[in-house]
Amino acid sequence: MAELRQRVETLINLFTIEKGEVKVLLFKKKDEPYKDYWMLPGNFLLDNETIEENVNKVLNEKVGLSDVYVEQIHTYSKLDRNHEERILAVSHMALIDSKSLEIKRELRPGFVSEWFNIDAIPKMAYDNNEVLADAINYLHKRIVSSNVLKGLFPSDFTLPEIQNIYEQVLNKKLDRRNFRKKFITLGLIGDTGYKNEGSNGRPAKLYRFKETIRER
Amino acid sequence: MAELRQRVETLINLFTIEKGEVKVLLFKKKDEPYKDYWMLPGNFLLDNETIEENVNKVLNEKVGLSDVYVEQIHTYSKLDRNHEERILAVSHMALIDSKSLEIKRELRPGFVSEWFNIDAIPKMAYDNNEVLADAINYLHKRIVSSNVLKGLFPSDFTLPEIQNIYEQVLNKKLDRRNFRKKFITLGLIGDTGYKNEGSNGRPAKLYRFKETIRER
DNA sequence: AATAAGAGTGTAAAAAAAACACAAAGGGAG
DNA sequence: CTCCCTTTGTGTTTTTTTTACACTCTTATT
Repeated sequence: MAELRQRVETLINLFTIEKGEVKVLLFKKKDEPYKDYWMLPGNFLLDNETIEENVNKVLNEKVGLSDVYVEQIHTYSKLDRNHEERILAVSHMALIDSKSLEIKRELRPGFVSEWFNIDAIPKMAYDNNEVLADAINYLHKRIVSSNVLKGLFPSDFTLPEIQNIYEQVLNKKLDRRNFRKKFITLGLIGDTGYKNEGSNGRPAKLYRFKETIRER
Repeated sequence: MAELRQRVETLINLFTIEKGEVKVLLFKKKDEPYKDYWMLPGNFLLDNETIEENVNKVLNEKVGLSDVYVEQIHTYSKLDRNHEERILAVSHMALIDSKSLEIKRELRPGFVSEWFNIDAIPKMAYDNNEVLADAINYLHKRIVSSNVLKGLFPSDFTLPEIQNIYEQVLNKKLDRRNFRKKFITLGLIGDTGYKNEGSNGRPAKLYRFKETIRER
């Protein structure tokens, strides 16, 4: 007889920028099946918490982060996506800036995790490769139609840095002048008056997101 | 002690065009609570079916339709969205053309259902008003970035008809010449050579969607 | 002082979107 | 049959947005 109740898990595609590259956080699976395979962080949903609460809990406990920007992407329900029993998965995109990340970096032992460049993803457990591919695709769509990037860049940044991220996510080269023009006339960022010293070449101006965020 | 398993229901926002207006199908609730309130069709998810199978089952059993265009929208999990116990809801947008609808119209007794104009939605049970509002908003987004409209117009149609639908969904007037130009140069539709006789004024040409559909 | 590396900047061409008004086809009334 | 009413069909101009493109400026290094 078919059951009315389901196991439900959340899955989190947590993206950040590290050394100018877009990365996603994966955890190593400790037990069989798929022992030592990489997987997306997540957890089973309890009946006394919302999906959003569960996601925040996971980010807190496994990654040591709070106040992360999160959007729900899709709910997966294929019967064989997990073995043994069917588990629904509610997939999310989460964005965190590298600065906040450094601070909280070494917390939460007991988990083996690693940041992977989004174009060098290993073979993962279950259907996680598919889920992550969908999430990267989702990020792709979101980045052009909204300023979700703020989640990745709360601290000061230079325009070449942010252009580089766009190029990675969109997977194509952009013209520097046109990018600049468009990005600045969006009115989302402001010049801080400071410069990014110490690196090679002419120092870049530092920008910062303005407070108000709104959808486009 | 918190439970690991969840009740999950699907909710379907089924849209169609009737007499040139965008409508959504609601059912009347038969029992308390919210007896006689309107609600979105849907059903509990069993552990031996996928969400997609469940949605198709509902469309079949409650509406008498198969091969409906469906997209998943969002999964809701607020603790109090239902009373008594928390029920997750996976919301969907479904589109059906009025022609297919007529054929299957009188099937499936035992349910009281009605098509409501999308700007005359009654007070509904639970959080269904919110869910439907999100779905209308989703349709709004989808209609501008894709030709999902094909789901609503498989039979022959005139350009004024389809423009009228755009105007309802986008909730603003469009210029006839510009709409025509854009829609035709999209290359999705073809002139049938026939005309829409019998109505008032100059008869409109009948168009038809070409076979291939692709995302934009 | 010369060089190398990368950042900053404006203008012209092309494409897309928006604004705009009148002629054509049919139905109905007289 | 003619006139009138209603609704469809059609092209051009203007504006806005997007794309293409090359040289100068600032700093660090030798």
